[in-house]
Amino acid sequence: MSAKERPGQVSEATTHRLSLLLRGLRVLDAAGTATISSSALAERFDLNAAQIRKDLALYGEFGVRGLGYRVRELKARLTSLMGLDRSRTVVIVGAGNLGQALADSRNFNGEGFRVVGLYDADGRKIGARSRTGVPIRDVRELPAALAASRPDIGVITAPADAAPGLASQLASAGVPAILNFAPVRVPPLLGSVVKNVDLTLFLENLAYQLARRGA
Amino acid sequence: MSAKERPGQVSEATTHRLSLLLRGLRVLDAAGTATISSSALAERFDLNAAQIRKDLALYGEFGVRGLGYRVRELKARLTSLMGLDRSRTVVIVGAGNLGQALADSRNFNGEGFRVVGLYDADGRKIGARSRTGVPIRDVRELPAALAASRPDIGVITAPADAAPGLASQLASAGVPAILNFAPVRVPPLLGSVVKNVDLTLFLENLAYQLARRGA
DNA sequence: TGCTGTGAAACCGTTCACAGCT
DNA sequence: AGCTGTGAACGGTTTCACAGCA
Repeated sequence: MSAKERPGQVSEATTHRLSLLLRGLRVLDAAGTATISSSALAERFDLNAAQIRKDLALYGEFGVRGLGYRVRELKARLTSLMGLDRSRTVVIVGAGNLGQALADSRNFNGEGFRVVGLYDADGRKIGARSRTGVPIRDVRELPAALAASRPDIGVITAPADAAPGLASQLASAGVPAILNFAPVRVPPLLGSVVKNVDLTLFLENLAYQLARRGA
Repeated sequence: MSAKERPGQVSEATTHRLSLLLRGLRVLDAAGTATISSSALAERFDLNAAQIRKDLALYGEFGVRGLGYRVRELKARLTSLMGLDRSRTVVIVGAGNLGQALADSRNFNGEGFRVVGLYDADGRKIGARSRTGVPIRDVRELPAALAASRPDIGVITAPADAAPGLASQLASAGVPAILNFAPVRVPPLLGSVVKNVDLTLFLENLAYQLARRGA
């Protein structure tokens, strides 16, 4: 079967594994490994060989039977497939600890992402800068900034009560993807893709597991 | 069927929904609502009624047929079930932006959690304090501190290369739960529960979705 | 022979729909 | 009558196992 460029719906689990796989391929490529089999990949990066093959099969045929995958080539194709071959601009709304942390973080700056704005509503923060020098601007300037710079991704690190309003502000300004860290579920809005990441849930999950194991 | 106190394995999806449900119950209780049906709960908090009932059924019978659930009582039972009726001590290893952000955050301090230590390997940070005043200590003091204070949860916010070593340090010191934010998968270790939260994956997932929708 | 790509089977979580308690 | 608790149906994802190509 030949390459399908547009798989219908791909699960989040799959895209997460592809990210992990790509990360692994970067390591292998840097180490000069030319080809590798799915089972070697699986062993090395703690995945499942059949699953790697299935995940990749969603997008076409990437391997060579009897040989495996060409590392350099697969890395390049995955990078493009994941949309990491171009740099995405990111606006962060909420310059609390987490917002500033993300603004400064390597994750949100190297490798395909670039923070182009950091906003807050607190007058005392406005005008200040994060540790690495990202200026904190007034959230009231956000609409104008969105219209002017059309960022790819909006990250919400504001308090829960502000989050829904900010999300719809981002969505209606045409920001196509929203990553929400506030502890409120923001529904997909106006065709924007929304991903909710509620850190409290992970922490409470651990508390739960501790309780289940006694003490 | 009567109450099962020990369901075998409960999915993460379930515990996340229970956290969300508990959050909702706190709101209802604060508002003075005495009883509520699963369908009203579902509507109000964007869940599914059958699923709420199924989730709760894992732990016993909580409702009253024909009436629904008594808010106050369910809240109390869920709080205890999730292990949130006692305060868990948290140690954070890695005082970068994210580590400090978590150390200061409401999530990691109110409602059942308390940060009791923040460690780093960088001599320039040691001795400093986070914004809210949590002192940053030398990671070399960590083993002694773990032995002395026996924290419930260890949070890793260190760079990827340091994470595995820190995880095994925590695990072998008997820290029963580990929350790892470093972009390396830490396997369950020495009977410790490990939860990996890789923020990069969420961001890359959005990049992927942007790429899939053209541009 | 060695490994991919992929149907088929197993597994798991969600949704449906209703029996039965209040 | 109303709503829970739950068996049964469903849908999706993971794993197995092998046909077929290099």
